[in-house]
Amino acid sequence: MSILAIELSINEKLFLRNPQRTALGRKILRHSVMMIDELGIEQFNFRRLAGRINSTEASVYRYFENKQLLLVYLVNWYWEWMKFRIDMRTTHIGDPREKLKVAISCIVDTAKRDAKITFIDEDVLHRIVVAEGTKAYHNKEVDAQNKDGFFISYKSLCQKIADIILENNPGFPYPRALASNLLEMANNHIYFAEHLPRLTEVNGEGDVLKQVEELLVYFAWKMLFCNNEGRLNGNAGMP
Amino acid sequence: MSILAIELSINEKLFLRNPQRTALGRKILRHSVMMIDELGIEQFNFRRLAGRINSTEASVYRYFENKQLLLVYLVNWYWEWMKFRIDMRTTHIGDPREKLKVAISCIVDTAKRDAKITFIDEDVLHRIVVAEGTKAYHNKEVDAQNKDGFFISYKSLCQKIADIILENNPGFPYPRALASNLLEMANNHIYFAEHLPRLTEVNGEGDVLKQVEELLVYFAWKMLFCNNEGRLNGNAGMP
DNA sequence: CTATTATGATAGTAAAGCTATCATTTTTGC
DNA sequence: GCAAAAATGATAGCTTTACTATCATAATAG
Repeated sequence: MSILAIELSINEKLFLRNPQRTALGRKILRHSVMMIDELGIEQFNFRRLAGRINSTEASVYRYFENKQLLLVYLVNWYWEWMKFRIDMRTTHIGDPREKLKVAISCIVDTAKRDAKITFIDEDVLHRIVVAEGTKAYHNKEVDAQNKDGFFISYKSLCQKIADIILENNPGFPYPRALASNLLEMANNHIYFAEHLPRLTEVNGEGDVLKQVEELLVYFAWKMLFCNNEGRLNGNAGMP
Repeated sequence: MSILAIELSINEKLFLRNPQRTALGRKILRHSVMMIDELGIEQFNFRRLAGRINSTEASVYRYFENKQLLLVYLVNWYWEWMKFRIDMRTTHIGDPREKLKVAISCIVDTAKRDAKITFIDEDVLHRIVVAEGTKAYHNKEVDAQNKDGFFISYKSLCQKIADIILENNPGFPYPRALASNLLEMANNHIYFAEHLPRLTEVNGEGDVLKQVEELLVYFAWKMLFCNNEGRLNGNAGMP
């Protein structure tokens, strides 16, 4: 297996010219990640990016239609990378509970790719996903973009986690909701801990990622390995 | 108690001129809600809004600095309205479990205010919060805005729900995280059911709000009224 | 009924978000 | 190694957005 085999495959409709294949394309990816992290997606634009990489606006527009689609591209990259890591680290594990534990650790953490072949800083991309990720699908084009398969990566990532959830508790009625919730929760609580600390118990001063991982495991365990007293005292919420 | 007593108080730094106090201000609120719902926050702008209400861009700018702050204003309005409804419907309830049930119902639902005195359509505002709400705090100004108290309403809403959670289970270690998660989850799953149905078990065809309410109650009950088998088989996630 | 305040009308500026054209490199296929 | 094709750079321009300023008029409050 060559090292190129782990090149992440991204929906081709997201770009006009494949940015992974050319030096300028990789420069665009690399620096757009850094600039979106610095400026936020609203302040970021192709003119500034072109200036930074000593290229021109027109050249950037030859790769991506606009910054919104570039963001979707980057977020897809992140989802694909997470899927890949979960696969790598869980396929050899038999115990479903351990598998879920490892998956949750992948959700929160961002192992780096081989620095020699990567042109995106995964840690910085992770910060973007935490801060801007949901903007990828919170817009008026979501239905059209969904039809074009822009969110297949997210959905199959979610499905992968849902499958592990079902291995742990085959009767659990909300595997996909729990999976998507774990994914969203991870980003939210990292963000809250830093910016809106009263919305979480995760403490921004300590090791945030470790605490978020503990939080997710606590929630998932409660949901899945639980003899629910609630069923007895009042049937509310127990279908 | 006069009917004016339930006028919702919104942070004064969010506007230049109080839009609740003038006919034009109320027109701005009313129609911006409708237009943001129709166009999304990205396509919405003050020029279009001014055209729609037969006023001018300059006049709108006399009320709000920009559309981002207008969005924060509207979202604050929604949070304040939800807080008010939770108070109204839970203060007289003794049973904590029933209290939580009612709070969850308030989180998902959007009872209308008296049509005579309201100038915002709460159902439409609810759709905005579902689709655009998190953009109110996902931006580079979040820390500065948080210092100015723009998110006090959200935080105190979250605290109110966390208090009800603690009434139900005083030893629960993550009351604020669960509270914020219930709030975020409600919006997410309403949105997913409509646009990205593979991310949830909530079925977009049926009564979405009822299903989301059931989902939240199921999750909350599991978290709070649970004898956790997980503590015994493997200590993962049980601090 | 005048003094203040709110609105309208109009204009203008800087930046964002593109698109087009053509010259110049760089790459590819033979 | 060379011709054809493709990618990039340089430049220009256009439309829209996001504001700000000014002044006249309308509404209102004391």
